[in-house]
Amino acid sequence: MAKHAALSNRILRKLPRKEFKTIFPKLALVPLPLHSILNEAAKPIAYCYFMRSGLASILTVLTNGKIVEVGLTGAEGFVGLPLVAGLKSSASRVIVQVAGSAFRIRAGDMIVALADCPALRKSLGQFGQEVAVQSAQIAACNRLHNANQRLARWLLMSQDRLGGSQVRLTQEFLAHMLGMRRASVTVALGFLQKAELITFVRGAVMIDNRLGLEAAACECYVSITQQQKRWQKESK
Amino acid sequence: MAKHAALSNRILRKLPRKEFKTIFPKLALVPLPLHSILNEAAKPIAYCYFMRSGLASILTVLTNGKIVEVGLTGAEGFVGLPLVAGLKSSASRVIVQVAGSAFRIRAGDMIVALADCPALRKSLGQFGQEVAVQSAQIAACNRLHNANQRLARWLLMSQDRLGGSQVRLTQEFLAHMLGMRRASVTVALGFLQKAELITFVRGAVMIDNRLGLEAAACECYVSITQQQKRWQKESK
DNA sequence: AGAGAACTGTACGCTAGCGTACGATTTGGC
DNA sequence: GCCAAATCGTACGCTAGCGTACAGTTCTCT
Repeated sequence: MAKHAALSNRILRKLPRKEFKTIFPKLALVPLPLHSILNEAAKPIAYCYFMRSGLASILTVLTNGKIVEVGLTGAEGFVGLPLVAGLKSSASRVIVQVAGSAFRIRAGDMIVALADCPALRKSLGQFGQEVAVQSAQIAACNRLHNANQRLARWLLMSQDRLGGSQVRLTQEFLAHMLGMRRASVTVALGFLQKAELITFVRGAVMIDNRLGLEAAACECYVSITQQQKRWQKESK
Repeated sequence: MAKHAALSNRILRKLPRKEFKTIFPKLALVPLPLHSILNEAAKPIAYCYFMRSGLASILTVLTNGKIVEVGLTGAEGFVGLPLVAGLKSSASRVIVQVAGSAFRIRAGDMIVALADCPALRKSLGQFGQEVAVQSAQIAACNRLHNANQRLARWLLMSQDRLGGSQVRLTQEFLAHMLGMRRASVTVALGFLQKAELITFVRGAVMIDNRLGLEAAACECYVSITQQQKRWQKESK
């Protein structure tokens, strides 16, 4: 049962049996309520999370309180990366964007487990690079691409990580994620809906035409996806 | 002599003697000519570099050829991070922005060395996190801050990594780094010069008033710097 | 010294997106 | 069922920065 549940996280799933046995007793299956904060910027990391479902956003927090999303992770991901590098505090805030569940582990236990689990270290190191690539591409995207393109990219990335064709969130939240006005989100959503790529209602967006949406998005979506695929091949 | 030269790189300097002896025979001291490419996006990593001097930019390359800088490293840095995570190709282009020198190591030798050197792995893992933080902050910066602020930030970051008060580069290159028009750079430089923070001539920028420049820059400069300091304390 | 190339200053029209605001609609709690 | 709160649609003036263009200046090479 337990093992089976763990399979829903990509990193745990790839772990050799021996390492899995080492770490599994320390894992606690917990729900991830909407908008809960998993790690806070500049604060010590208390717990790490192997995501099972839902969606977590990695945010850079500015001193005026504004936030910008710099990465996105679903059931393929892990929260608490700095710990893997021997660091104790998080540089970014990680919040739950779509509720789900995760295996949680105490920071202390994680450090012990890492010492004994080379495959886990490698896997997480690789995942860290994937997240870094996301940030890098988003940095370029934020500089060069317009609101419609960025919104389309975001919807595609979140659909990849969630599965299903519906994403439940408000325009207000989307605005925060994309670092634009709530009013701009309304307009951009309207643009995509007029093009018959999505439909949206209060609190949710449905993706109707995925291929069309990919065409409407900037190249950044494809770049991130392809880079991750390239690396996944290399790591075998 | 050799050991002494290696001390100019922060990562090598911190290495325990034993690991240093393991890796040192594989290092070759090479010059870093201006604009040379150290790693290319989506290409296999042939060599890694422990920087001794100069400045290297980490770039995200878009399909239309446009480039945006997502990170910056000087004598504190290492080029070839994906290799540390067991990956073989680079996601970004790394170019020499200000000429200098580095210790170069073949990818194959690096992989072998990494297997034997836990302290090196840890050090590079931490440096990888630092680079990731840069990308993340720059992603937010690119979305929310204006040209003058971003230029000021860039000048401060490069001065930190270079030492000295002069940075030698053309406006054209600055424009590429910051993802703006060359004409916009002229205007922004003019703004900072009028405020008596810098002076610039053809091919070079002099920093006259560092504190003033910090005030003119966005918070991102301080954020990145502080986060790195925080982590450096934690890692002792 | 002279020619060509590289680099810089400035200008002009244009537009995406901002800040702000306000009313309409929907939802959830009592 | 009703009210307050949350969410959404839309509008208006404004500005930073874009694309482009061109001429002036400085460097480099022969």
